[in-house]
Order: sequence, then C-alpha cells, then structure tokens
Amino acid sequence: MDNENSQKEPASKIETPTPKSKFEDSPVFNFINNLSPFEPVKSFSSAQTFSSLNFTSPPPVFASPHPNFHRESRFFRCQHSVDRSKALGDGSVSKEDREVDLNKDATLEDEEEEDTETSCELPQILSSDGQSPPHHGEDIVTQTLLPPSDPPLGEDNNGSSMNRLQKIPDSQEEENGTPDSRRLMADAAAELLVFRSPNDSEAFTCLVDKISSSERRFFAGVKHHHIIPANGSSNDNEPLAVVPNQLVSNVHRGSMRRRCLDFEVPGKRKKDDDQQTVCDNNKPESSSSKCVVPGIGLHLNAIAMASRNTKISITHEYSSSEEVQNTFSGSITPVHSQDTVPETLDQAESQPGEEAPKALVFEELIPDSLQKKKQVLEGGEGEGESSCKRCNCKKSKCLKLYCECFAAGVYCIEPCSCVDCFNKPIHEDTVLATRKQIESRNPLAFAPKVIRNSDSSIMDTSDDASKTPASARHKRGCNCKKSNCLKKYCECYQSGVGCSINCRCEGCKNAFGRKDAYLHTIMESKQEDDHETYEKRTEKIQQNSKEVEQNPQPSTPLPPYRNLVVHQPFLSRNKLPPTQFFLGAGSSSFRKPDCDVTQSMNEKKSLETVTEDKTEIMPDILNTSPIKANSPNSKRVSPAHIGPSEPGSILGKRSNGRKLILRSIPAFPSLNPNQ
DNA sequence: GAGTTTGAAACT
DNA sequence: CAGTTTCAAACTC
Repeated sequence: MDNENSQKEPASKIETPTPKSKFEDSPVFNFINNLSPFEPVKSFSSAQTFSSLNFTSPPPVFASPHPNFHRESRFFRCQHSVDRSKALGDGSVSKEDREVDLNKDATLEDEEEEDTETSCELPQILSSDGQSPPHHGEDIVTQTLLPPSDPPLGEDNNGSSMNRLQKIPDSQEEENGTPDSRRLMADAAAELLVFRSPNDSEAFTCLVDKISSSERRFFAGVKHHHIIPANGSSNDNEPLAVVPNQLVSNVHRGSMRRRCLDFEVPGKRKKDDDQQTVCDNNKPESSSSKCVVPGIGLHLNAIAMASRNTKISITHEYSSSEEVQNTFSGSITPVHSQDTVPETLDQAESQPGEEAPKALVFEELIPDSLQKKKQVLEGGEGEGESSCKRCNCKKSKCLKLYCECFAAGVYCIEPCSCVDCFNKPIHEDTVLATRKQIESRNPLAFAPKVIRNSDSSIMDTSDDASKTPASARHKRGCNCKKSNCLKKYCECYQSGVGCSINCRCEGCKNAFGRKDAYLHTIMESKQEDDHETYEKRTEKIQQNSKEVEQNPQPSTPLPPYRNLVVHQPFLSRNKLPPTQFFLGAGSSSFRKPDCDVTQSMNEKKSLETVTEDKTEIMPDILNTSPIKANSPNSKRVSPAHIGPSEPGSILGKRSNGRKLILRSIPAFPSLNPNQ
C-alpha cells in the first residue's frame, strides 16, 4: 500500500507540483511517504518540497516529543553539505560554488539517489558535477527547484531562494565565484572540519535506527511537507529535515548495526555526530539540537545528558572544549554539544567541534557521556578509551542499570569488556523487555539523573527571588557516606553538579556545591523574596487576582479556583504559566525534571518540604509538574514538614493573611485534569 | 592488573 | 519501606 501510494504520489507530484503540496500536507501522505521514502524523494517535486519547508518543528508524532527533529534533519543536511563540501574541495571553486548551492538545494535529490547508497555518495555525485554525471541534468533541475535548505545558504538566499533556484540551473555555468558560493564553500569547509569523520557506522546506525523506528515517520512527514510547497520560496529554516529520512532509512537499510537502543540513546549521538558530521555543519545554532538525536523514548536521557554536559562542559570542562576546538582549526561548529555526548568520547578526536557548542546550545546531555567526556577532557582515563561508554559487567549481562551502557540506552560495543552481554542488537528483544521491566518499576530509571535549572526561563517567569545558584542538581540526589561527595562515587559530583536537598549524603563537601550551601541559598532566596518582593508581589497578586477575576485566563480553566489562586502570593511566582508550560508541552516529561528544580526554586517555600518527598524519581516527575508541587496535599504537608516555624515564617510572612496560598494549590489540580 | 572501596541498583 | 545483598565503577596500590 505504502509503496504504491508513494510511487503514485511522486508521479502526481511531477505532473502537478502545486497539487502535491496538498497531498503532502495531509498526514496520510506523510505517513505513506515514510513507509516508502525512496520514490518521493527523487521526484522533481522533491525539489519543490524543500522550498516549502517551513517546518520548524516536526509534528508531535512521537509519543515523546523530541526537540531535536530539526536538528536531525539538519544533521542529515549537514552530511550532505559536508559531503558536498568535500566534493567541492576537490572541484574548482566556481563549480563548487554551484554545486554547493545546488547540493544544498538538491540535498533531497541527492538523498534520493543515496537511497540506494549511503550518504557518501553525495559527495561523489557532487564532485562529479564537473564531470556531469548521468543524473546531473536532473539534479540540476531538481536542485534549481529546491529551495536553499542550508542555513548558511539561507543567509545568502534569504529572500531570493526562489530566484536562486531558478537561476542556478541556468547560471550555474555562468555564476561560479559568486560570493554566496564562496560563503557556502567556507561553510562547507567549516563543516568538514567539524564533522570530518562521519564514518562510525555504529553511531550513524544508531541514528538511523532511531529515526527509522519512530522518527522516520516524522521525517517522512517532514519530507512531504517540504516537498509540498514549492512555493515556500525562502523557507530555509529547516526544510532539510526531509533529507534525513531518506538518508536514514537508506542508511539504515544499508547496513549499520545498531549500537543505540531504540529508545533514545544518548550515546548514539556521538556516533551520529561522527558519522553524520553533517549535522554539525549545518548549523551551529540548531546544530546542537540537530545533532542531538531525538530519542524516542529516552529523550529524557538526552535532556538530562544535555544538562550535565552543559554544566560540566561549560563550567568545568569548558576550557578543555575550547582546546579541542582550537585543535581543530577553530572553526568549530557550535552546536554539537550534544554530539559530544557519550560516544563522542570514543572519537573525541573527530569530534572536536562538538565540544564548544555542546553545552551551551543544549542544556542537557547524557550524564554518562558527560562523565566520559569530562574524563577525556580532564585528561583522565578516557581519551584512550574511545569515548563511548564501556562497561565491564560480568554478572548483570548488561541488562541492568549497573551497566552503564544499558543505563545510557546504548548497546554494548567491542570496547566493552562485559561478559555474557545481552545488551546487543542481537538481543534487542531481550533488551527492550528488560528495559520495560525496569521502567515499569521506575519509569524514570532511564531518565536523566541530572536536572538542569539553568533555564532561567522558568525561573525567570517566577520572581527573581526564585533563582537559585545551582543550575543543575541530581534528581535523586546522592547517598554518599564516605566519599564526602568528592569522588566519582558520588553521582552528583560525577555529574558535575552540586548536592541538593534531595541528597542524603553525609559530610558533603561536593566541590560543585555543598548540600548545606544549597539549602542556605534556597532559604536565603526565600527570605529575600519574602522581604524584598513580598510586598510587591502581594500587590501584584492582588491586582492580578482582581484582573483574573474580571478576566479569567483562557489558558487556565480554573474558574472556581481562580479566586483562590489570585489570593495566593505564590501564584505570582509560580504563575499558571509554568503549569501551562508543562502541561502544554508534549514533552512535559522532559521538562519535568527542570520543572522540579525550577519549581523547587520557584516554590521555594513549599519546595523545601516538597523536595524531600520528591526524592523518588517517579514522584519527581509527577511532582515536578507545578501541579504536583502545588497540589494541596503536598503543600499542606510540606508546610507541616517544614515545621511550624517555617510555615509561619515563610508562609506566615507572605501569608500573613494569605493562607489562601494553600487554597490556591487546589486550583492547580484543576489544571491537572489536562493531563 | 589486581585488589579495595564505594554507593547505586536490586532484592528481600 | 527499610535493610540487605549484589553489582560494577571508581579508586588505590
């Protein structure tokens, strides 16, 4: 069915490009395309497709939304671009320029061609441009049609993507040394630097696998979308996504073995990066995201990872990253941060580019990867090791969280010295089943362990007071008793984060932040807020409450609660927005962790007590949602936990008459219903 | 590289 | 839920 449809569709596209868009737009069309990515791509329409690319964000196809879709798409692009760049390097500048533009634009076509082969082909094709490969003519046509997908191009193209496209074919020969082309060349070169080693079949495979499984759908949809709109003259934004599908699917078909589990696998990224150096190329900006493999199920890990990376890499290792970048000629592509993740370690060499961007762009990284990275950067063990996580399991068969590989969502690979390892693609079923079991016990077992607050967004939303020093914290906290949180035995320390309320450590001396310090900061922040902003807040709240009463917010249907809410002083901080944020975002799960932190930060008062309860992962997620934190029960309880004095002190101050806060909490529950 | 220490994960 | 055991990483020598 799918194949037929896909085949038919292309034809239709060819015949009537404009109508295509309609079909493509339809989800059904996308789905079909996904099933059979090959054909549609080749159709001329494909070129048009890119032009239309408007999708900045893929539809919420996946159960767990990945922020990375674009990235991936770009990533794929990048590959093309990289290849292209490589090819260009070979060819003359003028030709190259053309090719670059064409390539970029025609990435889709190339990909289509690649379907039979791997992405590697692209370069060849491109390089052959001068030679006028067989499809050259078609390519040109398609390319011309294709909109400039690459971001760099986008600049040049900007408004004239359409023009370019049309012109290019004609002017290809004529226009060789256009500044744009040169720019492209430069970009390509930079990309090459960054991604130079796109070989890891494994890593790539991982991506492919991931994509193939769930994401593939998404991409397919994207592709279609892109294809659809020939109109989209200049939507360069992220049309590229299209390519990935095919590439991925193709590649995947091709052969690579998987290292990454279907879930998400942070480690995949590295490989992906390596193999797909491409992604990085594309955009420094989005690239980061790009590179990040959108995990299907484990995206959480990715997030968490990111968090760590950012912290770690930025704060501690940042210098090292710089070094790496420097080594690479400096043109490091930003992004990549995620790339850096676990596996990047393996090939730290090739991935120099990753680092710099890494953390910054993406907040979260895989913890393990980060760790390894750290190690590598730190000069520790790792460098030699190849980056990826390597386990040494002997009894767990790499099917328990003891196994770092398994815990990271990646398959064990050669470097691992595990015994009787079942964490291999061959035993995929077993791995998945085991994973499910573990998740059944602890849904967050594979979720990132470190939550990063850095996003001031949430924090900011609330009052300033909410801000806390620590940007990231270990979700569950550590339980160190002898290491004083000064060794890697401590997960907090290992993750490069300070200890928090959640920690049950003894004699904490965590260099990244002591538990007690964390508590103090929280308390202080609360107090400050209370003193400084309390009055203001109360005033605002009152005003808001009045306003709310008059004009209920559509977003939060809490008519009955409204009054209560309004009264709450916390609302100002917490504001419904956060809740909305969580609720609204499909990725609530992702953010939850952040929310936890932020909430804690925001809620401060309640948080302290609440956080204690949260220590457990599940609760965290649930709790993390503002709702939870706000949940009357929890809060009511929390004050009690805090102790009579505190509720009185903190709440008392604020509340002074505002006990309403507690009531307001109930209001949130109303929000929960959304869930 | 072997042995020890440590704390998370798993089990009871 | 608390206590114990198992496990593998981190660490030391």
